[in-house]
Amino acid sequence: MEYVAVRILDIPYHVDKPYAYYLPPQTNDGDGLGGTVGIGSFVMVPFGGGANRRVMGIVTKCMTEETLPHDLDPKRCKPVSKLVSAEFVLSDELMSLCQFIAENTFCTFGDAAKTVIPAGALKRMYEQYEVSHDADAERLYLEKYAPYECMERTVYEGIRRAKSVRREKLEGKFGTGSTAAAESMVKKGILVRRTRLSGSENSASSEFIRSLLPQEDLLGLIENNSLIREKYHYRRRSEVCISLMKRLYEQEGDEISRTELTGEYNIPWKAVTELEKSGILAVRHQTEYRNPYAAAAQLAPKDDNILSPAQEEARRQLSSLYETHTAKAALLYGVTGSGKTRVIKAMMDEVIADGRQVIMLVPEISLTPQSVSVFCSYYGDRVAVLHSGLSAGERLDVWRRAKRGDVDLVIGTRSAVFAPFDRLGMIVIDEEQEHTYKSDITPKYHARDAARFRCAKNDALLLLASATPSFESFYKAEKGIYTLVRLTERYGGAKLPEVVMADMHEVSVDNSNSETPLGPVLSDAIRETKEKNEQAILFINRRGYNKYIACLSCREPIMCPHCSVPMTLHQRYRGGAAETFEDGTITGVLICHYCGERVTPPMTCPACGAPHLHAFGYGTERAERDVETRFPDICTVRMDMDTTQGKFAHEEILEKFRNREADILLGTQMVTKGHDFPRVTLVGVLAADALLYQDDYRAAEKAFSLITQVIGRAGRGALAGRAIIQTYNPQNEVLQLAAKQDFETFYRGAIRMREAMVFPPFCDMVLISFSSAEETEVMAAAGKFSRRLSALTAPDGEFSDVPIVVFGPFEAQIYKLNERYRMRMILKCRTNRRTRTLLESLMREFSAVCGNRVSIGIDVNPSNL
DNA sequence: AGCACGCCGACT
DNA sequence: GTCGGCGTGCTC
Repeated sequence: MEYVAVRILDIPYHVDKPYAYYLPPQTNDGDGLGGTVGIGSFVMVPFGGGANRRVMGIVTKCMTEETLPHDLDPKRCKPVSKLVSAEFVLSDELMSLCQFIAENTFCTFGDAAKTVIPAGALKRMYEQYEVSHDADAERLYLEKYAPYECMERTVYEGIRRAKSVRREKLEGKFGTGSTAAAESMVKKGILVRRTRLSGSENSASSEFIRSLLPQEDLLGLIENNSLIREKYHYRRRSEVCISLMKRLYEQEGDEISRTELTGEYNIPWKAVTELEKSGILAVRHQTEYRNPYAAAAQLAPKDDNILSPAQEEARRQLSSLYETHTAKAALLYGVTGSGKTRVIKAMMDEVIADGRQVIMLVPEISLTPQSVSVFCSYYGDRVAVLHSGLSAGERLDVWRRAKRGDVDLVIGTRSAVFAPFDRLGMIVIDEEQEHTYKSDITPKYHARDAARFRCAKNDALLLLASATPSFESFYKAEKGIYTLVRLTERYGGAKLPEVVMADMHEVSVDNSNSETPLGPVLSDAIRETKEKNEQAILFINRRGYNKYIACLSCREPIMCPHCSVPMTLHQRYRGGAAETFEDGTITGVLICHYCGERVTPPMTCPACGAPHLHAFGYGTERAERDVETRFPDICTVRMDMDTTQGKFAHEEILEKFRNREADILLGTQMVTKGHDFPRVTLVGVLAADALLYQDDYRAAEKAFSLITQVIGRAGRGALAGRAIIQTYNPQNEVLQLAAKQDFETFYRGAIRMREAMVFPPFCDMVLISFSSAEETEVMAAAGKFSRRLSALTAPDGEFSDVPIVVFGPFEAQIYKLNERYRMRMILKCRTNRRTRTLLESLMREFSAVCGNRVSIGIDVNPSNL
């Protein structure tokens, strides 16, 4: 008999361990597992007490009776039920990566596996009811329910007629209470509940349905008008078809998704195909979305492929590392505009020519379409791009192509680090300091760590690139752990922009008593730029109209009802609100930037009742309006979270700016990264101080990075650029150094502070978070954890050897978020094996003890504290 | 007795 | 996570 060890995908942390199952011997009737089960296979297995309960797991080990754990009686093993997919199997290397992620981020193996495999590779599980053909069960039904008019009878007869009914369809088919009735019959054995795998490899949610008929004709069909029926040769009028048509009528020509239709409205897909055949509606498949890179692939490569001497020297250094064919890491540090991309491309050529494959990570793909398109145009169909706009099916195709070896290069965001290459030769991380490489959902891994792990396993080169590297990476480079490769000049003789500090002290506040977004220096510069027919980028690190609304009497800002944060006033949200402040009235809509709650601004202060509410601060919306009113002839495009909701909104905005339909690109962080617009000669940082004074030990590092990057957007072409930084602290050292793009001086000063205060890279920060809907319970859990931790690390404790500094527990900065109270602890430590063991045992203990009332999480070196 | 609800412990 | 088992407490 063959046995396998299985890790369950959805399982709480404290129960997560390998479970042993046996492989049922192959039978001849073909109804076996559906393929060969091996390490890395996803399987369905019975789990827990429920009679027909099946869960998904992944095989981590193959065993014989002799190699089974000694404390396990082989007779207790249950059989593997089914192989989930013969195609989507994790390689040994990716399996060990899952183990690495699970150990280092304190998640279950299953959580790691679900992240490594593309969502959608695994067929979905669903539950369905069938009638039991057991004679006793049938007799029981006939006695107990059949004679009476009751929900049980309706449900039973319905299920018997349909053979099987999905659990989620029950209420829709038989009305409220039917699930309860079915469950009670399952308990009595009259019905059976089975877990099944959906047949199709997930095409769900990738279809959209749209009416092809004029509204009045659709109405005619719904009302069974015979003339209209004849016009469309439409005969049959089943109930489901009519409800589908009613739904389409309500859409008024707009699309409706398959999930919405079949899920929320309970309309069977059969009805859709029927009406599609009659030409009444059209089905659009998600794969028909235009590919923004398709056009780029048509363009001839604009690069001449000749490197400058400085670039060639950098390439040579990297190449000599690569040629060792052992695991190496390099930090390519080059000022903005120095042509890092060219050096990267030259290295890709070398690795690919060597018969190996390359992964390139970018912070957020929609922000850098043009730099991605450079690679697409050069490598054609040997490159695959992974971005958030892809449907589940398209992601699977990328996975398949990579696995088969049909592509040499995968470019994508964080999760692209899991591309299933077998001959991985290099992983590039562009803008390596970006916080988007750190996952903020479980598993809270850092793509840089995953990349280092994979490079080590594959004897590959890890290439980190940035103009403003993270302190962690630059420190490693200084210590010689990474090889530091410098590019110190702008490519093609372009000059770094001239930077002006505009002191905002000299600017009076406007008559509405709010700070004005545009000072005179920046206003004059905008005017000049427009006159020279050049373009400008304006950066403000806050979206919305005003910052918040507060009462002038009691000073209380209006807070989100669910989260303890002030709400932000938005002026134009999905075309909803008016333009101006009237007498005492604030128009617009208040939005919580954490949970999305929207409320209309009240007339009087909710806290004290005074009618003295006032809007303070400003964000992108207010700045945009300020520019528009001051310069009616200047066209502005705004790019922030609110204007980039649509799938290709980023591209459309950037395209508009590139085509010079707009003079100013104004927005949040999104405008600072990676763009290369030759006509941009002016960059404005509207509120630099807001960047500097954040409650984070990396505030200066982040501010330096953002300001350096946004300044770097100016003067990239033949025209000289300049930048204007509006601040109340023109002498601030961070601003001064960012203005000079002098990363190394900034680093040397700041790293000494880090060392003195003991912050990363001189330690690791571990954030322990507790949350609960009950305030008292979250307090109790955090207190208990804290006491347990100090007992374990006390001189007489089991972990007295682990050096650790504990802060807290204290309330999280946003104490209440989405109706949950949050407490935190911060540990300064070194995440070695010993520390991990300590944290792991605490995590196990508390995830068991806290149960589902309090949830606990560990985040190692979180991207924001 | 019959059952709803909540808590606990087990899951190979 | 999800289930069954068991106790409590309520109602017919």
